[in-house]
Amino acid sequence: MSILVQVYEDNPAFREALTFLIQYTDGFEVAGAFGHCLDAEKQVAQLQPDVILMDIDLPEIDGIRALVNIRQRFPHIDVLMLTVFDDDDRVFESIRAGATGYLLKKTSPARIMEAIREVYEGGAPMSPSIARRVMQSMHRRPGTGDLAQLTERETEILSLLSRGKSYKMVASETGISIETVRTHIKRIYEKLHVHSVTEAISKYLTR
Amino acid sequence: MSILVQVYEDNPAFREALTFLIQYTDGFEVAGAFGHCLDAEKQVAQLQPDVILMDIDLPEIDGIRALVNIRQRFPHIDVLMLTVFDDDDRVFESIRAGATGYLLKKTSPARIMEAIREVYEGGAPMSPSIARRVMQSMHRRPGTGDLAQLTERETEILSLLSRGKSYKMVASETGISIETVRTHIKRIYEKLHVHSVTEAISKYLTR
DNA sequence: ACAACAATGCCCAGAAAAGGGGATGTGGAA
DNA sequence: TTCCACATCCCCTTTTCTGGGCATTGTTGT
Repeated sequence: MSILVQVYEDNPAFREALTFLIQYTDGFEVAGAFGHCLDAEKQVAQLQPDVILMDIDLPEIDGIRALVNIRQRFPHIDVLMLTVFDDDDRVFESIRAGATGYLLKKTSPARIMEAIREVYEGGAPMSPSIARRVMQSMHRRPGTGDLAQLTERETEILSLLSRGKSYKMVASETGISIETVRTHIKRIYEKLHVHSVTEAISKYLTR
Repeated sequence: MSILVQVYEDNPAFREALTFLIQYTDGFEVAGAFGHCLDAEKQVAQLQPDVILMDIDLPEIDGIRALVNIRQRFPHIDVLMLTVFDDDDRVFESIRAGATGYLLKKTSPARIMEAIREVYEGGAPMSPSIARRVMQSMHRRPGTGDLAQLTERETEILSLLSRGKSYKMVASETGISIETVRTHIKRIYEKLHVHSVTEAISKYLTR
């Protein structure tokens, strides 16, 4: 069984090159190749590809919007973005919208094919510079500073508060009195330099 | 100039195999290879490697803790995790702690060397299954459900609250009366099925 | 042994938020 | 046109938080 690939790319030359590359590589097959994604949902429903290669800068409907629609209706179909854009906005919008991978167009044909296979096999290929930025976006801000000073108990309580618990609930869930909860929270406020639960939570969740 | 690699790996056989592999690959050099990271900071300071390969399950000091210390003192030095663990806890803890890449030990020698180079050149290599999980962690929850029902104004207010603002501050920043803020918040509570700011924020920030 | 810290508990006064009403104006959909 | 969602504003009561102070019990490091 070949991996069925569907292509959305408005540049005819690049689209045909991709089609050619996929069609003539063992183990791959082109389900369809289109220059816009106005009818993407219908096409995907009909062709049932394994992997979709999606450009972003498409006429009429932007590739990210198409991605959203496709992922909503066909969550099992993987979409690999293949575009020239490496600005944070479009990269992270794509990923948040459900892209399975993100390749820049400068990627070599061999690597593109490898990436398609990687997607099919459960991976998430990214161009190195993209991967690095994704990674960095997940790094804890070094300015964790204040948070690090919290004791275990304080962290535990802050965590409960961040899940929406009230003082009462925290008290009963931790098995301590509400007054003690208050004392811990006071210390948390001092250490984080804040004056309310919401501020503390905000620092905690967005560190 | 070769890429200077430092290795932390407690299994002697694997450590030596890595050392051998690196030392005898063109363009790479071993700065040092150690079985524990008690003196990691000192060693890193002395040897000034370009890339560090770090195991997690080390005696005395856990590799993630070492990673934290190293990244704190030497933010410019990249650390590539190389471990058997693929559980979410350790993977995401490592990444949040500042890992530049994350490879599973089953990775082929060739791919390991490629990954080191990739790190050196500004990438962030990950084993496919890891990359996929990182990707998924960044996907927008499709079950945004309740959040989607909020109007623009409500979302704006919730966003301000999530940054730790009080009712008063929200009122003055949006230019509306505090009573109106309250009304919006009441609606938000209804729509999100919550009864406090903290709960609402929690739903908002962790969607 | 003592200092420093963590965790536990309590009281009081005042501020802030929640829960329950009711009211007005605007603009779009049925 | 009528209805409804949205945004705006006000009042009253009860509950919850905040800020300040104070005390006891362990543990840890010097």
